[in-house]
Amino acid sequence: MDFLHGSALDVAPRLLGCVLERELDGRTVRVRVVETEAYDQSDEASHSYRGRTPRTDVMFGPAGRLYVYFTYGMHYCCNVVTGGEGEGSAVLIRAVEPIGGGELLSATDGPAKLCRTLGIDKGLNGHDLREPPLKLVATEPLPAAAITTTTRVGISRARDELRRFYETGNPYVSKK
DNA sequence: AGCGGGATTTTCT
DNA sequence: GAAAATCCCGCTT
Repeated sequence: MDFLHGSALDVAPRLLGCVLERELDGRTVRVRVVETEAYDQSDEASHSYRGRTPRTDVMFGPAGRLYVYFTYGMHYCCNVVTGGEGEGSAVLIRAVEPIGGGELLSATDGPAKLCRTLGIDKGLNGHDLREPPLKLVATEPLPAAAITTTTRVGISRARDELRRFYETGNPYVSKK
């Protein structure tokens, strides 16, 4: 997973199509990443924008870790940390597509919903994605023609930045 | 079908 | 004290 060391903007589109293996209730659930968003320290909307805090500490750590944050009092969202130590960049996983045994899953079409469905909570914050119970498996990058780049949703700052990426036409992408 | 409020943690002004 | 990388449910058109 060497590509994780690039900037969040480079990593976000390459993460599309990659597979997450989540061990839940004694079974392994696999999902494909179909929608991502890039965040880095120069981004006004990023948690790392105003510097390192206890909450964003993981974002400034080594690439390949999981950054989980709690928001709006009820929801968790998960990110893959990218870049090097101290960079404060990460890619938000916005939507995934269930594959192999994922029929039991539903509602994976939003950052908070997919975390709830996969049982991701604060206990997995800082988790190394090379280890169970949650592994990131790299795949061949999607062809550029299959990737749509657009603006972000649900934020008020830096709305015009083209930092959101998703697989064109995939039904599991959070709706427009 | 569409709008509006609520839940409730962490951080910043 | 208020807003935030959100979603769900209930009430109104």
